[in-house]
Amino acid sequence: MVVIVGPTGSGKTSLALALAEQFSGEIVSCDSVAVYRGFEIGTAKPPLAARQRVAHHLIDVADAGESFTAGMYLRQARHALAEIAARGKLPVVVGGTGLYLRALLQGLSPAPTRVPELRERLRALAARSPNHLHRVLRRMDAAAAAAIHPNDMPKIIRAIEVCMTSRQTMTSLWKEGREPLRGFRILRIGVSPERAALYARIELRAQRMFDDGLVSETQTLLQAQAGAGELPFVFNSLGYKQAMRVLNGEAELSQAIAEAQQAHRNYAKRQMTWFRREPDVLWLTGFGDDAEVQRRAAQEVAKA
RNA sequence: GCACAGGUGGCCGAGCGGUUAAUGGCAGCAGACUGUAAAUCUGCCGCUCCUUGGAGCUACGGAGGUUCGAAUCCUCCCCUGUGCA
Repeated sequence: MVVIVGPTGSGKTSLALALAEQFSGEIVSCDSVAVYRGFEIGTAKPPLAARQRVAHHLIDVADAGESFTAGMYLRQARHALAEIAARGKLPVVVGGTGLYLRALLQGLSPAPTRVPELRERLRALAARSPNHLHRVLRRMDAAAAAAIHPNDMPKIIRAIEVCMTSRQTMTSLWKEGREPLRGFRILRIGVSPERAALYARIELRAQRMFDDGLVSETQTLLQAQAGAGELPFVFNSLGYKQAMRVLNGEAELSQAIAEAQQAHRNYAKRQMTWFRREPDVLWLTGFGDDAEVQRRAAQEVAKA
């Protein structure tokens, strides 16, 4: 199988498509927002035509109302990989979401999924006394507390949640190890455009999302959620968050666009940090739609 | 032209005689991250040099001045915004 990583806007999608077509492959998306139906423009999902030419997996597999998790991704993606392999096709995993990719390749420890009500209570506590939770965690699982910064509330809450619901420490659960993906030879290709060019491309792309109707897409998605209680977290995603500000009258369109551009750039930066430490990645300089990058990638796939 | 309000490090913005290379925030760079991860968090962030710790240089529109000491006070000048003409 082939795994393509890289920051947003680096052209991963078009490289994946090119490889899949050339080598009779199927694409497994690794994107924590593209799993949701209806989130089209802001996620830059591959166009329908492309999805008809080449089979895509892990896109449109959840509704906004049901929150997707890394564990669900792991199971569903592995299932998809097995099926693709059984068909004798080449799996092409295209990843933007580092955590999901790591979960897929290395597995997750056997920890429980999240418990929203518990989190709600913990968050309320945290709001009252910010340092309290970290101290609580230190008592429950000193090793985990040492590894998590006192300001990193989501991770502290998760660690406490794991301890409380599994009746074991997160540290001991981790020691049980994870189950890495087996049965595939993995070729990792990293798409790495020059920084300034990437940022320029990201800004154009974010602008275009708004030109293409991101705000109205968001409005439609929001309407589908009307009366369903708390807004699903996906709406905090890049672009959708800013589009909502326009809908709520909190920001001018131009301001929202600028904010979205900024957020995308920041995100790309974080992705690069994440993927840089991914082992055994063959990094190709340039965009995924560059002919040269595609040629070199194809060459590697052919070799493998 | 007069009257106010201002001009601070890439940007926004605090400071309003010494403890100030100058609080914050943003951007930038580097990093962490096992079920919200497009989330969250950390470090660095004027320049140069040496080993931690320091040393030197440059800096708060410009030019002068007051003071042991000024981003902070005074004078003149330049620029910006607002109001009145």
